Amino acid sequence: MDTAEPRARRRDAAATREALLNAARTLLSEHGVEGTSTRDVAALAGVNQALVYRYFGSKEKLFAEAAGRGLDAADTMTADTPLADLPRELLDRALDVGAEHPSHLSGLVTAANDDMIRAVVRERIERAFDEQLAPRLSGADRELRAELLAAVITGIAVLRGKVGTRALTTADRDAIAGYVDRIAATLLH
Amino acid sequence: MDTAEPRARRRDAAATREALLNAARTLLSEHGVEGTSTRDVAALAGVNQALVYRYFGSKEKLFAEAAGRGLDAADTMTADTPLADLPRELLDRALDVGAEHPSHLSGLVTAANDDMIRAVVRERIERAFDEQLAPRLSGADRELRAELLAAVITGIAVLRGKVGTRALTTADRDAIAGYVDRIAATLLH
DNA sequence: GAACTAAGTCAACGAGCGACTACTTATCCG
DNA sequence: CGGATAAGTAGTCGCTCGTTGACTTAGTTC
Repeated sequence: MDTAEPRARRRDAAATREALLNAARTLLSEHGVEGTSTRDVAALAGVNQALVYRYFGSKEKLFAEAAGRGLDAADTMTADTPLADLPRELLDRALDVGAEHPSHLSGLVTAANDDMIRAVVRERIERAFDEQLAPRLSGADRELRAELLAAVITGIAVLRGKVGTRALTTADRDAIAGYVDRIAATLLH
Repeated sequence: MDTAEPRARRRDAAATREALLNAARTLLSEHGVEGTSTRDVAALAGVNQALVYRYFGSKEKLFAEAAGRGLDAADTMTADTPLADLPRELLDRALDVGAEHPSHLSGLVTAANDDMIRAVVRERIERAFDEQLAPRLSGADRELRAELLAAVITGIAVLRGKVGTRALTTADRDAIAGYVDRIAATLLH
């Protein structure tokens, strides 16, 4: 909707590249790599299909770059957010409160049947949770406990944002956050 | 590997149908619906591609039936297993201890960018957790708490079985189960 | 305003896809 | 044994895919 400007844009390489990336992100989350054609992406971006190859070289490189976008936020959060606030902030982010792109995390996870997407997601999760959150914890199994927090957030994001099971979909975010806080209390210390 | 018998099978409609379903299940978990062709399925099953249409009518119907397989076990578990044992049993099932098909749950979840798969998964999860587990709980938010348990199991299955983050992949199952039990204690009562 | 370059367009290719049909072969019943 | 019927095969249709290269147009520089 907002990625396809009504052709008002003048010749602008950077803007065209960005429009392709945004369109790729949206369609990647909705239909995965194999389920999205370069023609679909170009159409949503309001751009000629051949420009995918001018700016990215291949479909795979376009999606690899698109997948990386939006997971950057987790990095700064796991590094800086006070442990007591972290579960709620991760949850808000995963549930995309007011984000421009709907449910990027759940979209990426359901796109993880593609090798390249899988690699991007793994790398980002390990960086945020193993390398930044785990060292802030104390006690045994620090990396495992950090990844278990990631798993909880991921599971909720997927069931609510993608699968759409009824209780998680209709529950308000505060109710979910209450339980997540109690779960996280058994993992973060 | 084991779904493609070395052509020893005699003419047997039921066995051919079953071989197609098993092959479809494996490839669905690995590459999703759009990432798998009917020719791929037939080749893995050791069977002619046209038989997909003889026995299932369409690619979509084949995958719909294949997706349903293997989620049946959750049904009986959420109905009958003592609450104290349930988390461990769900986890074992999700992590596929000695199962013939690797990680079916995580495979199905990552195939959930397809509408039809999404519907099958949602229906199965709601049946097992909302309709069978939730009524066995007491207190507020019974369905939400039941679905949160599903989310935890799902998240772990996806990160360990599909994304492959390092701590969850290398941790032994007992260590994970210990934390899952403590998490579940905040949800099941 | 002409020359140059960057941005965007167009049409086509080979390959693979889902789907279908007409044909051949094995198996079983009388 | 011999025909009927179910099981399996081979080939093909129309279409979409990713990718490419030759082309046109817009914007900038002298």
